[in-house]
Amino acid sequence: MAKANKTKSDQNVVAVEATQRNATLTRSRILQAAEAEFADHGFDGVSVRRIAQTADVPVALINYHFGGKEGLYRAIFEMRAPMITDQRIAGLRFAEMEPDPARKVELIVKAVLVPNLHMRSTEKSSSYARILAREVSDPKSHRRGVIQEFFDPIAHKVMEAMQKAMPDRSIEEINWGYQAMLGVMVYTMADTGRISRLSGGRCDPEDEMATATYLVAMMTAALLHGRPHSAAAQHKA
Amino acid sequence: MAKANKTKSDQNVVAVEATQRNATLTRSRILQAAEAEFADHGFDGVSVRRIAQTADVPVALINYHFGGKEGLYRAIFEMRAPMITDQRIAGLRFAEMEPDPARKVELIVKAVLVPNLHMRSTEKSSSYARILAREVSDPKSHRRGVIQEFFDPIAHKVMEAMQKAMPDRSIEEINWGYQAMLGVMVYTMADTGRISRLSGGRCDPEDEMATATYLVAMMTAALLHGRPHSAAAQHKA
DNA sequence: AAATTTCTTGTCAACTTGTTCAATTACCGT
DNA sequence: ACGGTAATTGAACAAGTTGACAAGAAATTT
Repeated sequence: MAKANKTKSDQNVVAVEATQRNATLTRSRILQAAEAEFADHGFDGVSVRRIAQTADVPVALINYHFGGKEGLYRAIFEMRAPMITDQRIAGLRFAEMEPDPARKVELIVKAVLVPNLHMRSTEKSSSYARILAREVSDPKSHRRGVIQEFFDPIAHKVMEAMQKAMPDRSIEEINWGYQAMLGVMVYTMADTGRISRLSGGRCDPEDEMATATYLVAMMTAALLHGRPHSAAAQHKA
Repeated sequence: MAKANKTKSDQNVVAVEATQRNATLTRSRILQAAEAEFADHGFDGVSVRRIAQTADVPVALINYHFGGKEGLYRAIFEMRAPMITDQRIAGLRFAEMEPDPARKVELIVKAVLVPNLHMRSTEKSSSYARILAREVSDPKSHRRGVIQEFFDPIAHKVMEAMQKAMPDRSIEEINWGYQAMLGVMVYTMADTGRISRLSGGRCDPEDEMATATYLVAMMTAALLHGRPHSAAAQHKA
């Protein structure tokens, strides 16, 4: 009877939850399928129909939930971007507390690289890493603004931290340093076998720990000791 | 009469040359249009029709000359790849003659980066730089093999030179070092405005000299001083 | 001059593309 | 329980895609 009494309110509640769960469940199933397909074939390389087929839903649902192909594309970023942004901010906070300048730079480099490298090696979100790499190196007019909207803020935060850790660096040096970090990271994330092929299997981006070790070491050295000759001379004076 | 006498042979010759010139002229006009379109929109983002329209030729000509969309795509690489490969080889030869190890490494870095950066800033071939950057970070199944076929050999040559210049480095260090160089280069080549935007206009990839200066300095430092801690310790021992 | 090869062109049918529509179902609050 | 809202569905749409063809033009060979 208690059950019966609860019927009115509780049944409604669970019903709401059930529907919403169903709605958001199909929604997330579409997102998951889209993420994988976009990562493998690029924005123009995959059709909405194919995504629908992979997600096992009718085509029309995609337009209903996301308002078109591009809306779906953006939704992926809206879902995933906070994940890595938050990790970077946490890493920067950690670096801020380090007194030794050299170690501080190394921690900043880690704050930038590690979250993404980790994401790549994680099974579930590896496709997002590739989709991100693609987008960075392929800013088509239509979706221009995705990177800017979601990742420019954190980029400025990182460069601010770099400037603080190395006060004698020029704005140009800081910026090129950041670009270098990002380039190495993106290239590694986007890799689909060449690194392993060229190295005869000795280097594997999936090996998160080893990859991070080598890349962090190199980029830290690049930032600490990679000054153009004129700037170095200026520094000596 | 001399003219008339020559008619049979010479007229034929010039006629052949004229036709061939016309043929290769339209052929190169198609290639040029395709290069630009592919660079701007990616392989899947552009239709043969659009390329034909840009080149101002009938669609069927593309199929006739290149045997399809993918053939056209590959033809671009077949035309351009030797250009940069030769430059790199020349750079490596130059580095080989440098006795000072540190300077030798710097010359190797230059041999890798400068040809591509120069190509990017050149008006006519800037689109090829972007198309190349795209292909590196987007090895789709269909055209898989383009990078491997055209650029793996020179990659091995570069790493061989690196190994010679820094004999105490492990294979892993050499490989990751090369990947880092390439990543920075590709990312810079593929850029369509973010670097300039983030730096408030202070950094511009089109400024070949400045870009090369900063990137070469950083990557040289990365190779020379960017050893993982364990390797560095091993080195000290 | 006729035959042949090379090059060029307009057009075609089969097929995808992203999106929209009207109808159907499931679920909510009252 | 019943109207109303949200979610889902299959079908249809218009626009655009591809590769191929046969026929024409130009040039070379016989």
